[in-house]
Amino acid sequence: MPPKSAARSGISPPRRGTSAPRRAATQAALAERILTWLQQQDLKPGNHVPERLATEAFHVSRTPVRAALALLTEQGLLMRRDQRGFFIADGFVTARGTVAAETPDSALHDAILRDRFSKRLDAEVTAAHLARRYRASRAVVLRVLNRLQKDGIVERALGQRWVFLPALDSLRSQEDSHRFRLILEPAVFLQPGFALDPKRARDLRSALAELAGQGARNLDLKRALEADIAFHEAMGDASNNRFLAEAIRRQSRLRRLATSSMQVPPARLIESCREHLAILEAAVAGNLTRAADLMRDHLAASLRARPGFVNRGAPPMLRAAMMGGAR
Amino acid sequence: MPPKSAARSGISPPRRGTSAPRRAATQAALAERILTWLQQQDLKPGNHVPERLATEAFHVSRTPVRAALALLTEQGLLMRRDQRGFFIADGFVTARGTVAAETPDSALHDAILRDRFSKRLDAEVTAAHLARRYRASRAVVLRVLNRLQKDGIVERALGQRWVFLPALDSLRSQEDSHRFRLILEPAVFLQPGFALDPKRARDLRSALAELAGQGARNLDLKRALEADIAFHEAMGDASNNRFLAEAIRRQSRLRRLATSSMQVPPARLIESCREHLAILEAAVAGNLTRAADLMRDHLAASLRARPGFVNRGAPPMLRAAMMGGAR
DNA sequence: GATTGTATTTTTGTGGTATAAAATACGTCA
DNA sequence: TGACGTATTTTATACCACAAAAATACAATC
Repeated sequence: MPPKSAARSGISPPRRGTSAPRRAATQAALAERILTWLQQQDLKPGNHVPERLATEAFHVSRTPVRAALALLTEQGLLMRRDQRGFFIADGFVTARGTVAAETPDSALHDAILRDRFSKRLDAEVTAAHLARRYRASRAVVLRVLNRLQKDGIVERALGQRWVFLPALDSLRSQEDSHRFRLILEPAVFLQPGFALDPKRARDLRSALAELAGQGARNLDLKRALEADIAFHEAMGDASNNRFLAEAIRRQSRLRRLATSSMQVPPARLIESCREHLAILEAAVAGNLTRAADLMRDHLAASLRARPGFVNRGAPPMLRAAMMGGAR
Repeated sequence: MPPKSAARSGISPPRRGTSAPRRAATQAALAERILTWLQQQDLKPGNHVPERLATEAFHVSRTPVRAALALLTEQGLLMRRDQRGFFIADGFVTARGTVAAETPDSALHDAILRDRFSKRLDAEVTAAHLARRYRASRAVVLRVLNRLQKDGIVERALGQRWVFLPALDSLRSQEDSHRFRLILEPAVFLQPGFALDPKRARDLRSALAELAGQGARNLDLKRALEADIAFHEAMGDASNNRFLAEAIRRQSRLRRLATSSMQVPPARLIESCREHLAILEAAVAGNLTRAADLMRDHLAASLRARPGFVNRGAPPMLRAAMMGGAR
């Protein structure tokens, strides 16, 4: 069969159709970032939201900012008054969750990850192969591959192949990840210039306290993971060392992607929240060496909580050194 | 001035001219990788180099491998016998240095880094701005930007801007980098499954010994840095933890780019080589805790060797904890 | 005087096609 | 049988024109 000539001689009428969702996607992305940015400030209904502040915060011009604010207005989070601009609406405080819609990009992104984690995709693929399999255009496939590359999920090989790096899809990789964090995160508190943003610490504390107070039964796993990640990233940011913060953030991204294949018992998650609170308290009180010790214990406990691969291959002496005094 | 119409109405005759160097560049890149790969093996003149081995090692088909091997043949490093394939030539053992030619991409890459390190480029640029400034095509600029993004030098902002991340271009960043490595690298030896490739250890040892024996006067700075990086990357790879190895590799890339702005006294480099040798010896002997201690001392010494920003902002107590017992 | 609303310019992204590069298939020789 | 040499098919890239998005300039309003 000659698919070449058939495909190439195809006329191109659906031209407007393909580009429309992309615009919506970029606007929604900015809208979402603006929303979380607004929520981090203490704003009340009726407060003015000048465009200029958003343009400066995100380094974009007024045009996309206005589009994003209009989008938030449509959702009832902001309100618009003629010649006055945008204002916080009543529905703002209760707003929770995402604004972003499902885009072709994110759909393909998720589908690829899902199929890869369940081993339906080989470790080596070509862009053309993915485009055929998911009936997506080459442009979309390449965008998604580039995004995955940025997150450290895939890497471009020399030829036409893209290879999946071992992400957190195997027990081995999860163990590696834990041991890596066990090296990094306790050190955060011992960096010169460690400083925790007070507002951020307060927000973290309330979110963690709420989760810790819940029963193991009706725990929202997704929210628990996000709180977990937010905590660890905040500690990284407080370290005053951009490489440390970035390394922790990279791990967070991987962990977020691997949720589906991770099986953490809810009871452990609750316990984890309590440990986070204790670490936070020590850090806020300026007791940094204690915070580091608690963090080490916390990560070691999480490592131990995964059945079946604790202590794998580690001679006893070295293991004790790794765990840093955890019993 | 209306640069728009002038630029856009430009005719486009040099069509073949622009793509030709690119082919040569990709071939040369593969040729260079194959060369270093061959040099890591113990090969003697006359030995056969089957194409299949290279295709398997680099995951590319025979077509580019053959082109690359032909390139190496042109340079006298291999020789070709009809119907028999490629063989190691006499000139192979003495070959040193690179095969890759200067490409438009690498020229732009270097120019951008140079201008950025010397603050002639702002932290925020647009692709169009770069294309005008360096009189390069958009495609080249975008390729270079993508490469810089992969190396963690720039990042794409929301709008049309690319922002330079703080690389090793400031004392502050260099200190961050050192403190980060001070966390990571001593831990390498304490990972379960730490294993150093014997051949690689031998090569490292001989290279380091040669450098350490030289006088501070006639030291090849470029080679010294490469040996330094090779040593640290080898330790990372031996850690048996891919995240740890990757983090170290990321730091190496940044260090390599920042050579121009780094001012390390040659005497310190020599000393550094001796320290590398001691660490290597301890690691090979299986004395891993000692290797970790030596690595900590080594990095702390390097941190101290930079005048003007040691101990900056670190309260004495914490600093002592950081240095891990270094006096 | 600063901020919003609107129009204009600049820059970026997309789709189509020719061409280069890589992968593959197949025949040939040691 | 396994390696090389050659031809063919498949895949990726360069380039162009045009549409979309962002940046910018300017007028109007509080």
